[in-house]
Amino acid sequence: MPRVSAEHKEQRRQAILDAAMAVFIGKGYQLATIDDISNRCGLSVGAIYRYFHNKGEIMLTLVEERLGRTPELFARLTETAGDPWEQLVHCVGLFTSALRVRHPVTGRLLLATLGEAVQDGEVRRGLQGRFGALVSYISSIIRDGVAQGLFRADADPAALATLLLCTADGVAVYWVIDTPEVDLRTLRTATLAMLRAYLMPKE
Amino acid sequence: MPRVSAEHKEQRRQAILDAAMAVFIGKGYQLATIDDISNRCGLSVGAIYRYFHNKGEIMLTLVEERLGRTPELFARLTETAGDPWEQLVHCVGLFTSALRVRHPVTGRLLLATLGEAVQDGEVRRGLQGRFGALVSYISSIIRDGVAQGLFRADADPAALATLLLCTADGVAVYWVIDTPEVDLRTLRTATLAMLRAYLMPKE
Amino acid sequence: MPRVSAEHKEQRRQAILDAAMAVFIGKGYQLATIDDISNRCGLSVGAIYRYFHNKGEIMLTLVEERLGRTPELFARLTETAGDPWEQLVHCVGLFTSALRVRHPVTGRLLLATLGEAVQDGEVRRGLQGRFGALVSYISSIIRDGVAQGLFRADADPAALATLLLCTADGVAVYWVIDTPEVDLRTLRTATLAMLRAYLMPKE
Amino acid sequence: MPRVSAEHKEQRRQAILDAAMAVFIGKGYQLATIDDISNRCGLSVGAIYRYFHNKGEIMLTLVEERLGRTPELFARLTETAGDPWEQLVHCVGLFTSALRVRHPVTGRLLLATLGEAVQDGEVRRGLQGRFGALVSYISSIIRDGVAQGLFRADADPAALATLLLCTADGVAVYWVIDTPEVDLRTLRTATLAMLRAYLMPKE
DNA sequence: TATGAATGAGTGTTCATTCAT
DNA sequence: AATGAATGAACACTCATTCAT
Repeated sequence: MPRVSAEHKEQRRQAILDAAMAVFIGKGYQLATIDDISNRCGLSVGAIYRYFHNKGEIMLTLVEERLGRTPELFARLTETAGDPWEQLVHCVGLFTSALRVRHPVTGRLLLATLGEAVQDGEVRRGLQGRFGALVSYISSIIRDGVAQGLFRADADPAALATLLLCTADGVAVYWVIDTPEVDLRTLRTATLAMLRAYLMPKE
Repeated sequence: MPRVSAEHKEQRRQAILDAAMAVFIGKGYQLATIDDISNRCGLSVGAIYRYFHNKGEIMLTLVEERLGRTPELFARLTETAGDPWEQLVHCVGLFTSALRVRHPVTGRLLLATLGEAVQDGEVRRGLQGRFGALVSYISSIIRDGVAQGLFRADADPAALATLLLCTADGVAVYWVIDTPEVDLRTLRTATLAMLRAYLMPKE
Repeated sequence: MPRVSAEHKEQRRQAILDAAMAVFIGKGYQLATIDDISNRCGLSVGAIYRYFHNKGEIMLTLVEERLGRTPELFARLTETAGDPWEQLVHCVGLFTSALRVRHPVTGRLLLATLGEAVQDGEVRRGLQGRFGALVSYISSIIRDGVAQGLFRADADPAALATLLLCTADGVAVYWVIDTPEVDLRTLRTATLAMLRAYLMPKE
Repeated sequence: MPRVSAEHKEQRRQAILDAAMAVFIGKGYQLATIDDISNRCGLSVGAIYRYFHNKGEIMLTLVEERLGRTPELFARLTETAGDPWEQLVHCVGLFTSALRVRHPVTGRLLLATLGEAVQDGEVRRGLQGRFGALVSYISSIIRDGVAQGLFRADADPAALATLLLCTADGVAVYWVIDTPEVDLRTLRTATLAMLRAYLMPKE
């Protein structure tokens, strides 16, 4: 018989993750202290350790639960779209403007995380998993388009999907550090123009 | 004997930067210690502080002198190529295989640096400068192509250049963390195919 | 229903003491946590604090109720023996083999406790009381033997008893830390041989 | 070319060990903090870590360098004595009064250490080594006595030596915690009386 | 100029104890 | 009475930086 309801515990857990995300984004994982997180979420230091075994686990959980769920989110948000091309357009839209409007911190978390991925195998695997799942989803869209004769027959779905994601996250990374050349709207237009020119040349 | 001394000093400075780069790449900036750098370059801790005022300055110098000089390097290596398209092909080649063969660590340094850029304004400005210079260089190639009637007239050189660089560094970042989908050769081919389809549709 | 409740309480109290003893023996008093004890006895942390005011009190209770009762136990187990010499033999037997067979953990508890006795006056007094009571009991056996003309007339009962106990606990301590030279059977034989040679020289 | 002489370093090391010994004796190993040691020896916390990798290593060094050298010290101090019996007398004297006059803290360190030996294998091995070396030395004295026909022929040198040491440290332990019955002079007399009665019964 | 010993503030983590439920 | 979540002070250990030699 838990004295505290399971929902309550989950709320606390999410509060810690929210606080940690904010702090990691603000100063990076290494510079963030448990005290920072504690102050931000209002729980004591000790309480945080009842929810996560150590600092690394907090980061890892963020990678898995926040970044890692992007692929599902993606699929849910784009499957309503019409033909493969419209789905692709929708995806690119999510990458640029929409994703940042709905989840404006994810881009920053991605960057804070990428830096750790070099040293931390688990974080790395978490990011690779996310990447792989997104590639797989977008590949399938392209494959559909090819199968339907909508896209050029010699297109390599996996390579295109990978390229698209690298572009998306490359844009995200430079956008996060306020690079003046990086204007999301312009880049979305350019990306779509190139995709269309390649995939649907006749049109 | 100022001459010998000055050369000597510069050698030492470069030795420190080399060591720091290796260490930053290996464990990230925050986890790297001055002791690590000292051990690697053979100079004492105190000596390092005669060349750089603090740890941050070492990082910043790396950003400026190593990453920051990429644009010049780029220009030098590609201006020998023929028409704009060939220059573009050359650039993409440098981004993917060639850059990593000649300067295999730059990609990793970029990632180690990006993470710090969020918090550190100077590092951020360093990276922005590098990005801007590269964009500017590649823009000019595209602009030449348009002017020569080789590329489509309505191409937006700046947007395309920005996109290309975001893609390049996005690829670099995921390549650095060993993402299995990221194969440099395949991605280079796909990038060029899309560029060509967009810029030179008739062909 | 005070009767049932009181029994129940005492059962719980003993369960806590059992658990604490096991834990203290396993990792020492300082390293043992209330959580360890809680896990082992199945009571919650909070419940333990309803039986004992703090961690120190648990230790102290163990010293008083478990170690401190050794003298009574001793008296009960040896008074059935025959003449003083046989009683002494019985005592030495209890010190070495028998004590460890019947109460194998007491030796370890003694050691876990001795370390704390230096800093904690109450624990110290508990151990001193136990020691004094045992000395007093064994002294009386020797005194009887002297009075009966069985043991040499000039024997100092208190000194011999003290010495015997120091030996016994010295052996216990080194036995507890697995000292290879310490073989209980051999040492018992040697102890008895010396005692006999001293107390009953003619024989 | 060390900036600081080797002797100076060794002095500092010994200062840390002195301070640690005092602190460990005063509050036990677990309760002693690095800050305590730092305050007592006047070196900063960080400096201590240049001489010892961690707290445990300080303890272990004490066991090895202070307690562990007891056997050599013993041999040196007693080999000048005459026949085996006189050497034994000398040893017992060292165990009781003399040892405590010359090295009054060793007994307390022994106790502080014994408690840790249960959990810490290295400390345990250190103490076992000390014990074994002392047993070996005293055994050899007894063996000599037997060989010279001075001691009874059926004496078991190893068992007697082990017993003697257990007694000695048992006495030390109870003396350290101020047990009122434990008077070193009286116990020494009693020990020698028993030894003589056993080893040299004719006399 | 170079060295590396010393400093000491700062960090992740633990755990005895409390108290709302 | 019992629970176990929460508290927060305390501690081992690290590391950027300084400075005597």
